[in-house]
Amino acid sequence: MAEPPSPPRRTDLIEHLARLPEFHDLGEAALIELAQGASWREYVPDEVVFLEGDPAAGLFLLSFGWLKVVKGSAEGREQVLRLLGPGETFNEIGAFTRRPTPATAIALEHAGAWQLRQNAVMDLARREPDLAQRMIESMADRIVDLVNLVADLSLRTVSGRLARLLIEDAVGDVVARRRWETQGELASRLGTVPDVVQRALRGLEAERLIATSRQEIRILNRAGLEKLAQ
Amino acid sequence: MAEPPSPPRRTDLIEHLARLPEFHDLGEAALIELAQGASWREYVPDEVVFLEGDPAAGLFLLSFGWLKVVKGSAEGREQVLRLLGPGETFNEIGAFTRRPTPATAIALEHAGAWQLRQNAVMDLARREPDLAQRMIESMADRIVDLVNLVADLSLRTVSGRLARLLIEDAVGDVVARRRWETQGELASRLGTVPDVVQRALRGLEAERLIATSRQEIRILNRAGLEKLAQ
DNA sequence: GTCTGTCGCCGACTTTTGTCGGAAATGCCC
DNA sequence: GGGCATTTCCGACAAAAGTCGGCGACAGAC
Repeated sequence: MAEPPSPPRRTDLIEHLARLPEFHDLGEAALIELAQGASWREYVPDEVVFLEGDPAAGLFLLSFGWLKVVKGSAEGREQVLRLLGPGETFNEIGAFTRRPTPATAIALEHAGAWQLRQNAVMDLARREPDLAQRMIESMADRIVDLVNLVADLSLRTVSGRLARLLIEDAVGDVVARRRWETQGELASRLGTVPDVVQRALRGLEAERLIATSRQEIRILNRAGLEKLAQ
Repeated sequence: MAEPPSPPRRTDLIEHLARLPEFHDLGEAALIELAQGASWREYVPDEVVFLEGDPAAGLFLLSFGWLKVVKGSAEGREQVLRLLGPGETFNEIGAFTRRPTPATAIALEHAGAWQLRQNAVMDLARREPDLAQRMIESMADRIVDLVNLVADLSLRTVSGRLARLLIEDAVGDVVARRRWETQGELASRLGTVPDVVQRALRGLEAERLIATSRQEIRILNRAGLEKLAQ
């Protein structure tokens, strides 16, 4: 996990912005404008970044660490909507509209993020059609992801979803497990509970589709997995 | 169901556009520009408007009739993502990006829609920041709806989802049923199968929360329903 | 009016998912 | 290295969801 370059300066933010595709060809002046009034904040594991219903304004820019965006139930279960890694932006809803955030963001590990002022982003997008177009594209990506998540939850079994997740997350044939990627977290991503995940894992293992060890899951039979995942 | 004013003219489209909040204060010239090259099409029940994966470009404007936007599974089940009635716009993804549509749109009854040219919309949005902002807002609405759908599917039982749907759809205390609103369609909206919907309905009826008849469902105990719906 | 296909209804059954109690294994802190 | 908390694992069970066959009611077509 990349550690922060200690309390970052505004110039770090500007460099950071320049590297993001969303703000790529925006010109120095625009970047400086964006950085105006931005605030830096670090989070400890399990700390809430913003809560569902909050009027959390402004665009967030995750600098280091990992977060999850979740929706919780009354009984304490939660569904992960999105995992966020270094370099990703989030809170599009709160950034470009006055609507309250529909979900909660929580730190999975020590993390640091910039929060750009809502007006800075909206005003700039108003003057830079290219930027507005990028925002629209990133919202389109959110929509596509959510549509796929809905289809997964509604039309596939837990094993099928797990198979898809493994295929998606695999680098080569191995899915590395970070420290916080417990079966519980996996269950939240799949929309189920830890016990069921464990059974599903053992099921796939019994069919020799995967091999699990403590730090990683190895795909043994990709074709078989893909069939399960449809 | 409002019938079409017979083969509509382009001026009808312009009037129609002027009435939509998205295009409200756009000025005559802009509306005429939007209408340029727009095409009109009518659909028979069950006809596919566009298919998942299509490069369906341009913004659609439903003039009369109802459509559903769905995601289908290999086994023939389908999940409704959105119901569309007269006056609504759809295909935001295909309209504002080059991505293929993530879902399929199907006519539920005889329907008619305008399809605006993608370039007409995108070019105008580029010059009119207010329009771009509206597009962003409507995508934000899509996201919020999808997030809620995910939470429903993942965290609530079928009865809970049904209770929510009834509360949402009720006008006063009655949920009117259109001809095409069969238990099968209801099941697709709830992410389940007809038999389960029927059981759930009978269950709610047994608890005296609702009363069902052929053309409508009447809410008898709103508080009780809301408790079920959390 | 009759016919026919769809829809709704029902009971019995299977499969999937979720729950519970508790035992092992592991990682982490001191 | 010992001790504690978390995670994993497991079997048995409970609940929810899905499947199946069949029957009856209804709406629309002719």
